[in-house]
Amino acid sequence: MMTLDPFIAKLERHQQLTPEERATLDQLPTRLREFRKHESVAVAGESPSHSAIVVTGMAFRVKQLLEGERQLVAVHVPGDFVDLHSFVLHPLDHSVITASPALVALIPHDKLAMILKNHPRLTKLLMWDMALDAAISREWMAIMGKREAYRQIAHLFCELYLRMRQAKQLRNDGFDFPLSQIDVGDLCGLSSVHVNRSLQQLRTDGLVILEKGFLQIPDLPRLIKAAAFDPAYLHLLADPTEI
Amino acid sequence: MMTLDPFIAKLERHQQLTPEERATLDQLPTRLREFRKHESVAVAGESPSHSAIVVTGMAFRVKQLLEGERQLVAVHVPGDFVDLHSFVLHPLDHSVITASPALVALIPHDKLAMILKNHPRLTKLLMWDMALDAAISREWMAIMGKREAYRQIAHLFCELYLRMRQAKQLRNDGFDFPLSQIDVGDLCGLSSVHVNRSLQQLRTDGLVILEKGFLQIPDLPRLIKAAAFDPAYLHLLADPTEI
DNA sequence: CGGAAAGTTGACATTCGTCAATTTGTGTGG
DNA sequence: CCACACAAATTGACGAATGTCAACTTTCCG
Repeated sequence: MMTLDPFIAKLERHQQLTPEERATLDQLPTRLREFRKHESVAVAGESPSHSAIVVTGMAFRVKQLLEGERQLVAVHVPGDFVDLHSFVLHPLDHSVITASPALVALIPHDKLAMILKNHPRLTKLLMWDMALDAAISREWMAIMGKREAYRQIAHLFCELYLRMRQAKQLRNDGFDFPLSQIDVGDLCGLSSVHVNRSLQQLRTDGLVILEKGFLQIPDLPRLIKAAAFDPAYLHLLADPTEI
Repeated sequence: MMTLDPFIAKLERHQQLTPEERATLDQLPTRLREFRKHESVAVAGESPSHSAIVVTGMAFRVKQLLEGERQLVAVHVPGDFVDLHSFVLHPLDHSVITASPALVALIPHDKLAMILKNHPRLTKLLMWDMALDAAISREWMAIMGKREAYRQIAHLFCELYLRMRQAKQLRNDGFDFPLSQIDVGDLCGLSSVHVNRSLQQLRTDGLVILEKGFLQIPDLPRLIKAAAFDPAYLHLLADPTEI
């Protein structure tokens, strides 16, 4: 089964797996499901009995505030465990929506319980994945609090570029970017009008090329510098500026 | 040993422990350490071999951005596992600093590894604690993105009040509040001047009484309403408005 | 081809940050 | 107990960042 490969590869970059551990993951009985753009993978308030891993496409997590405002609290790329926390935390505090057509693997929670019971090293890897997810949230919090729109958006592009590269989703110097300017605004806590203007500035400065849902970064080191982006929190292994 | 009691009580509110599980936690060999105000419990960039649980006092987590800005990404009250993630994610992406004089229990990572190996149910509780921490981060992200200063600060007070109550740290209708207005600003992504003005408005509106490091909330339901605060994300059991 | 969604633009209002000065509070040494 | 130093809180004036509203244009998709 190939579907969990991007996820397993991500774990394996962090820690070598034994053949038996690898087999355990490979044989996780998963249901593979296809979603159209903007379909719900999980719904806030519910307590699903499975967690989802993105196989292809993108997804985000949406928090709905009391007065109806929509805030995106995460974006996910292939290989990401979108809602591992739903295994332990009920009910869900947010929904998961596809950002593009997507293929998603659903892992039954009782299989995760089996891992907890029998595979302490895999369990630790699951905790690592949760911790990494939380580290990304913290970085976003810091960026939202301290940086103006221009650099905040630049930061988002840097992060997504590196995560998509790790997920082997790059073509040329770019990747499919299904988010609308409204989405980017909801991610960064900005209005779509302001996103539009900041984006134009990023284009004018030659830092990004974004057209027809495809994002290119002609000079990553320059964008990283403009964003004051520090990739440490992503816990990637290689030098982030190298191709 | 009494020191882990607030933490164990927090877990037990979520799931009943067997006597044996309780004993395992009770007997965790922990080093208890006293910190003065604004001392470092853990330092960004390092890979500590233990994780910290707050026993008394408050602590926060501080993220330092590339250009020197300081953003607080969490506040912790007694019973909180401040850096459980340092067990799996190295190096630390942020520091932990006491917000007041504090007593902190340090749990060696190899004891956590022992739990992962032998106690799947306790392991799941640790994951629950991590997931709750992440849920709080997400709520903050949403509030930072969508709410103006006044309600953002009101939201912070609601959250802290409920968490302090759960930690049995209330006296009268309030609790010790060691954060300066600068701290609140660094927490919410605001300048201290603006915090000052918003705070004055909250006082004028009769929603909070904050003096000499003690915070009182005379009418919690009214503050909750003003903040548009939805306590679901804290996963408390009781009705949040009841005393 | 038509309609809806996304992107773009301009004008204007609001929130919030910065700077600088002042006041208040707090802890320490004498 | 007082004097001083230093941190925190407060205030006013001003400017920068961002939101809102409303129109218009372009793109996308059936």
